[in-house]
Amino acid sequence: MVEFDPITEAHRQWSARWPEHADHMTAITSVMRVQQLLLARVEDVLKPHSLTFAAFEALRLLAFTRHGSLPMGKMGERLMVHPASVTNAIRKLESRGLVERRLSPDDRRVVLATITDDGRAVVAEATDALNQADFGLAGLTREQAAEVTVTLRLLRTTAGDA
Amino acid sequence: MVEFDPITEAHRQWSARWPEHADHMTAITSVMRVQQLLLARVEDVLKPHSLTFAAFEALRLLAFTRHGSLPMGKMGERLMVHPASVTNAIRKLESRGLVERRLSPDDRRVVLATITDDGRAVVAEATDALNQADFGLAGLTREQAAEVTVTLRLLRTTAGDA
DNA sequence: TCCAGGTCCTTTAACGTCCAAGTATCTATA
DNA sequence: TATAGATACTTGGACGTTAAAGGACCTGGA
Repeated sequence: MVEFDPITEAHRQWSARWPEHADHMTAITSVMRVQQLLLARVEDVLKPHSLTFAAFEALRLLAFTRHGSLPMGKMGERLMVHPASVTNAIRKLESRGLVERRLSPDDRRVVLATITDDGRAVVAEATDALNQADFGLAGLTREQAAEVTVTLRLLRTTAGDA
Repeated sequence: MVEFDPITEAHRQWSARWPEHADHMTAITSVMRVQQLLLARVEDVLKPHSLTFAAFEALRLLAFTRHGSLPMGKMGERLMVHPASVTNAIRKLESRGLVERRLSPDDRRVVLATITDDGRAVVAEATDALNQADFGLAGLTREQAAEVTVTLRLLRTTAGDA
């Protein structure tokens, strides 16, 4: 099946020149490539629901909360993205009526994003679709998926997460 | 050190509702997050050299070739990105004099990107910097880095790579 | 009371990625 | 030889991300 794997080739090139760094280089390249592939897969599943993965995550997060509402800043923390990304995502969702924005009565600097009934319906369908597709990882057993998470947690902590 | 890990929390939320899909969801989320972290690390190292990771990869690829030159299309294959991304990357490198573009004498549809002496100098320095920083993975042994690659290769093939 | 400093969010600007459409060029076939 | 179909690349648009700067709003100490 595999005729030529660019990542394997890159490792070969690197090994010939800087053998002691080839493994680290290849690990990075693998992460980048896997992310690219999986994002494409997930977005394919989401496309019929007119959601990007970023939009899905924002909606999913709100639906998980007790009152379907969260301050923008909190969303950024939970989604681990820049505040500007939250603004961007919520603006689009709001324009589609899937989310509403209002100022917090307690602190008027704070913007509360609240999922609407339409938003709940959309995210429920999208969630089912992703679950059915196993998030694009239908080829993996639960154990294998869990192993990926464990391996990457080592990488996350090494790279400064949490 | 770890007070609250959004990925662990997301897994908890998912497990409470769709336990049979939580591991796959978490694997995806982990990949996305790790990519984000590592890209940021690598770009920090590259910033003093005024290169993005995409620009570095393009330059590095050209420097590896026999004549320092490759058709745009081939670059897209090797870098595993869309042709438009190659156009984009090469345009910026060309404007900085790190790469030159010329039409192939054999097939005038083909654009050959060629690294310049300046380009070679820049990529050599950037490569040293990345190697010294172990690509942002200084905390990992070579064995651990290799393990990441192996685990992700399973994921790549599952997701349709190669 | 008042103001300096911190916090919350938005805006703007760079960058990267992809898709879809358009142009130029080659190639195989009628 | 002419032409329809493939290929190679670029362009323009949509989307995501971050950094930096600005406006509005708290808050605590003088």
